Amino acid sequence: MTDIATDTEEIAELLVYLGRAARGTDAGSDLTASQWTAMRFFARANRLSRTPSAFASFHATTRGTASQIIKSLMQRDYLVRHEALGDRRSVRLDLTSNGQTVMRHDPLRDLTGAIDRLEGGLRTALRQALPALAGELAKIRGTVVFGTCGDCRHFSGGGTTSYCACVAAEVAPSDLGRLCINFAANLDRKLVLPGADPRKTS
Amino acid sequence: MTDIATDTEEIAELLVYLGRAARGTDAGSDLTASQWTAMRFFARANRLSRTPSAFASFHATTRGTASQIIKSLMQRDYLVRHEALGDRRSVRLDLTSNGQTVMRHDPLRDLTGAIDRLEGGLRTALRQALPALAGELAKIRGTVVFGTCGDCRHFSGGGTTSYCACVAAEVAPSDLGRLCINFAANLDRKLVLPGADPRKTS
DNA sequence: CACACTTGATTTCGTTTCGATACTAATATT
DNA sequence: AATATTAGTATCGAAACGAAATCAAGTGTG
Repeated sequence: MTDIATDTEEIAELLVYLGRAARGTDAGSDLTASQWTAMRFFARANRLSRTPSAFASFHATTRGTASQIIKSLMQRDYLVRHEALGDRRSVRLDLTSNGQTVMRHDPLRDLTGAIDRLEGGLRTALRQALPALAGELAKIRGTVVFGTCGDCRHFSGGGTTSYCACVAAEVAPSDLGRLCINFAANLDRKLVLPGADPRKTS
Repeated sequence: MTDIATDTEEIAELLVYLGRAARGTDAGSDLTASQWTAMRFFARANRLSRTPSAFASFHATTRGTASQIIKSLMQRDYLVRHEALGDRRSVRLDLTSNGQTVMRHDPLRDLTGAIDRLEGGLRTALRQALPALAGELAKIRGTVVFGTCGDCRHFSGGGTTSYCACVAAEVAPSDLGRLCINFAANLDRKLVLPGADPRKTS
């Protein structure tokens, strides 16, 4: 009875297929797949994580390659480089207004549209299953995993306060839902999903 | 108010991230990511679909690039080329015994392992949601979607017979669970999953 | 039948990505 | 102060990519 194994393989291959098909360049858009991935990352990462190294981890590539991709995006005036605050080696990348404009044609919107059209329960299941898979994979591979404050162990946020124990400071509201390189999965809370009933988990 | 949109984006980006992280080369394996994808495709596609063009569709690239990847795998003696039966232009690729051996080190196994460790309901949901997303995306992009006989409209299989209306012939047992380029989603049946309600199709 | 059109596969070109390596500069560690 | 580590960049060769051209074989239309 190899049914489960085959089923699992099918899921895995669909994940790879979807990821590739959706990230893609297609449709004569002026950016490559990797460049789109970079733009998405710098649009969604918080202030501390918008660095070349963090993007290299996220994109599962080397810092050298990450540097090249970033350079090409700076030449197009989609990203600007700022010096980071504490560390004079470090660098922070922000989207320019041109960059924000081009994000409106992100080919990933095809996929987000399809996800929105999914039956609600399935979307909730995805919201649960995919971070779990990402965490497992990162554990096996020994790589970093990214996540947002809401799922993070360092974060304690009530109604009005938003405190991050990792940087020992308040989290700016604009950084709240953003990707963080210091993310650490909160195992206790991982079944609580936004939109679901806050008391009962399941 | 933008919760759903942000949630959706998170799902979409996780899909891209997972696909990229899992397909990957890493760990000094002797094949590149694209080469692994090709090997997986030719290992899982049925007899009619193991062609360069079909792989190009599956990999969302051009036939030219597909040809190059295939050539490199033939040079390594992982694939062999056979002439197809009906069409003398066409070509069929099969895994060599070397190719079958190397598949045992497929880096995708990290992901399949993680999927197996998922809670059962989540895995079932993935098995439902991902084909739906692939179909939606293919519809939007105007591309082909791949699937297996069990989900295909052309297929009518009872206990002992397995008939494909597309090629107007019996389906060989060895081709039953394999990827097919002539796949057409069976919309009526798409919610019936193995392990779920065994109403009509078993 | 002749002709245009399509399809399957391959090759070539220039660009981009990639992993690996080497390098500078700033920070940590000892 | 000496050493190690980290952030970022540059460079190299190999691979992948999209685009275009080519060739052979099949399909259509008149």
